[in-house]
Amino acid sequence: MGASKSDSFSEEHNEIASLFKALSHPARIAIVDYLLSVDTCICGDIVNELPLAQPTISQHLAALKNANIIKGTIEGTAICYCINPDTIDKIENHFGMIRHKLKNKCC
Amino acid sequence: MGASKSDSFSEEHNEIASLFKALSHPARIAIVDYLLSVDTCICGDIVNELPLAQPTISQHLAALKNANIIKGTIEGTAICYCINPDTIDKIENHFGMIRHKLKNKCC
DNA sequence: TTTATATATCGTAATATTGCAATATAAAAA
DNA sequence: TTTTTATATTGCAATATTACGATATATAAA
Repeated sequence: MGASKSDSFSEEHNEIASLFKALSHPARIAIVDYLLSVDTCICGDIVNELPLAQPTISQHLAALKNANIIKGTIEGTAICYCINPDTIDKIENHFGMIRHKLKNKCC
Repeated sequence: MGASKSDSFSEEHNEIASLFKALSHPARIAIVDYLLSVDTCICGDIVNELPLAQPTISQHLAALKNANIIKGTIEGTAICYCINPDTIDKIENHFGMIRHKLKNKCC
């Protein structure tokens, strides 16, 4: 054993956990933060911005893209990454649900 | 190499990534969901609720407690776990920041 | 005190993640 | 076509996570 027993949990629980997993590394948080800080949807100078090698950044970008947290569009040789607001909405809605359920509770 | 280069990232990025990491497993999402669904802050029958062995649940609870997502108070031999609203706030605020920065953008 | 109940910790096997050098791919520029 | 530039993929070593049986701990009940 050692693998996550995903099959034992609901589709919804697995899906929201995947979203959080995509955001569970400081490099990926830094990438999201960087994408939010540039006004033009500037491409892969994320590599120059972060202290990680190009293949590592590429891996992290793939993880974020795979979770639909960012989108990439091809512009010549470069790729233009930006945040996918729909996925941010999805996560926010989850917390809205939590907040709502918390209202009828104490501790 | 293989370890996460936490030292290379800001305190804030590491902190928010840790919060997401604590929520990055379906069992832990299920635990949070369960704690939200019971009205009394009922203790460790989470073990009966989820398809995982008691030590595994205990480990997941420790991860959530360590991230301050849940709090546990001792009640006799049992321990009463519940959500820590302050940490939910912290995560929500992070998304508030993202939402705010997204407003001045397109893609 | 002895026994039962609830939770935590230890040890360890299976698996997943992280990071990077080397290399591949693919479009743009020369 | 050749070269340059931007990004992705492969392969692999280091490390982290997940899961659980066995065991420890600690309070409650008998």
